[in-house]
Amino acid sequence: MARYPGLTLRVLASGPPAMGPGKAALISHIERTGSISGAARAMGMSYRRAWQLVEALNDSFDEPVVVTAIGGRRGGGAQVTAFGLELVKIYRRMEDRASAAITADLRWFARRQRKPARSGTSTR
Amino acid sequence: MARYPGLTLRVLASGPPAMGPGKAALISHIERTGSISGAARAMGMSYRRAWQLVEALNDSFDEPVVVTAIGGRRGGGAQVTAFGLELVKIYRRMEDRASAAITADLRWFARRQRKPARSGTSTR
DNA sequence: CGGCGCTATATTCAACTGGATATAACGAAA
DNA sequence: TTTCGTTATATCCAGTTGAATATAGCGCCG
Repeated sequence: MARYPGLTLRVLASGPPAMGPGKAALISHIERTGSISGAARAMGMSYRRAWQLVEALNDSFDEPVVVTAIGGRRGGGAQVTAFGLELVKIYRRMEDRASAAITADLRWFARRQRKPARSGTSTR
Repeated sequence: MARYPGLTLRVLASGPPAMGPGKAALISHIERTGSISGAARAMGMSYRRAWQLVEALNDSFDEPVVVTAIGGRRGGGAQVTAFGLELVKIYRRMEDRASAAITADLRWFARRQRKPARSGTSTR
C-alpha cells in the first residue's frame, strides 16, 4: 500500500487531512471499478468507510472529486471527475518529489531502526 | 505545532510510525525541561502518553533516544542522548527538504481547498 | 412491473485510545 | 530519616473509531 517504504505523506487543510495514501488509493479504485462499493471490496474496506472518505473528499475541495449516480442499469455507480484524477496525479507527484528529497535521510533511519521481532519487549 | 502548514511527515518502520511531529516535539521539550513529566506538562500531554512515546522511541532504534534516572535531588529526570538529538536534527532536515520539494504542489492544494466554516454542509 | 445492484443513511456493538487517578520505588538533599 | 519530584506502572473510565447490520430509495433492464 505504501508506495514509498518509510514515508507517509499527508496533506492537511484546516483540521483533518484532506489527502493521504488511503484516499489516493480509494480514488484510483473507484476509477477502476466504477463504484464506491466495488472499490471498497477491492480494498477490503467497509462500504460505509469508503463512502465517508468520498464524502470527506468532496467536502474538502471546491470541485467534486467523485460524482455518484443512484439507480439505473448497474444500480448506480461512482465516477472520478477530471479534477479527482488531477488530484491523485498531483498527490502522486508530491510523493515522488518528497520521497526523492529525503531518500538519503530515510536510509539513515532504516540503518538504525531496530528490526527484532516483537514479543514481550516493552511492557516490562 | 505543524512547522510546515499543509504537510505532515511520518517516518515508518515496520508497523507504527517510528518518528513524527509529535515525537520530535516531545524530544525537544525533554531536552529543554530535563524530564518527561516537564515536557508533558509543557505540551499539555498526560505523563502516561509522554512516557509511552518515549518507550516507543527507545524501542524503535538500536540506540536509546532518551535515558532516564529515578530518584535523586530533583526526583530523577530524563536526558536526550546524542543519538536522540541527531534523530531530531535529521527529522527536521527531512521536513525541510520534503517541504521544499512540494511547495508548488501544496500551493495547488491550498488554492482549491474549500475553506468555508463548517455547519451542516456534509450530511445532507 | 419486479428484480438487481448501488448509493445513502441510521443504528448497534466491539475494540482501541488516551485521560484521570493511584501508587510504589527511588535517591539526593535538607 | 523525612521530604520531594520524578520515573514507572496498574487500573478504571469515557470518547472515538470503524465494522457489521439493516433499510430505504432509485432507475434501468429483462
